[in-house]
Amino acid sequence: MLINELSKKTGLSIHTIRYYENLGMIKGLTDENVKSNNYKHYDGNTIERLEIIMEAREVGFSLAEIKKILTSWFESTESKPETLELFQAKIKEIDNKMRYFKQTKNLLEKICDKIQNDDL
Amino acid sequence: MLINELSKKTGLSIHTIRYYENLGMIKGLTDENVKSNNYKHYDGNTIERLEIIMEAREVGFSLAEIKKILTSWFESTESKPETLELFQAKIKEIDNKMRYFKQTKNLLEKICDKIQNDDL
DNA sequence: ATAAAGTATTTACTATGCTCTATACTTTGT
DNA sequence: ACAAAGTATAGAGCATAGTAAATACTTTAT
Repeated sequence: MLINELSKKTGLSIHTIRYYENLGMIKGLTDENVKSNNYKHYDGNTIERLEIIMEAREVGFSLAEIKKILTSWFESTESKPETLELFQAKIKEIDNKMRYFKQTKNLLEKICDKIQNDDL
Repeated sequence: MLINELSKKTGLSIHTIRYYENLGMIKGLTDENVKSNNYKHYDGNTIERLEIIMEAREVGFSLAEIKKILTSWFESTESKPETLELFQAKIKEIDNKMRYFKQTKNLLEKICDKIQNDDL
């Protein structure tokens, strides 16, 4: 599929997709049979990658961090101990963030209660 | 307490605290008895506010959003229905993000497994 | 054939959230 | 008294993550 279809399937803008491609997070391939253009073709793996990017962005990971995740998940042949440590640290980070989430959610719920009680 | 102490108690840099103060998220008061300077004094409420800011930043809320949270929690006298809706939407946002968190954590755990199995 | 739409590339621009520098004044320690 | 440290203000600079504009070429639809 070409970038337009990819954009529609993922909900990401064409600009953003190209931005990610420039960062090396995804890679489209030009059809070697077609010499007249260098249109890039994307496949299911690209969609998977973009979905991971979107999820991890929501979690607050930077694109640089996400790039490492993608490499380890899809490309990495060798298993470096520092990579393992990195991801174990990230898992702990997520657990910590979960706590912040619960606290913030709690505060927001209290604010909602407050607003509703003021109405009485 | 002065800004230096506030910085130490919260772990935020003096620069960052001043940045938040310029945005109107916290407010220090100058001692009216002292005319020679305009050093600002901060109290426990400021610490509470900064802690909320830090939590909500972790959750991914923008400073503009957090400012609204602070206003509704500490200052707001009137209870606007649109404010209630805003916060209810934010709670849903958090719930959604929680799901992304679990998915991303899951992926990271799989990557860790993969790395460890490659080692065998 | 040709206009409209799609694609690629490069470059510039923007928003957010800091972070740092420069300057000037005040307080504190000795 | 005087150096060192603290405070305030204004403005510059920076990193991240986009977003948009300009240009040129290609494909598609009529």
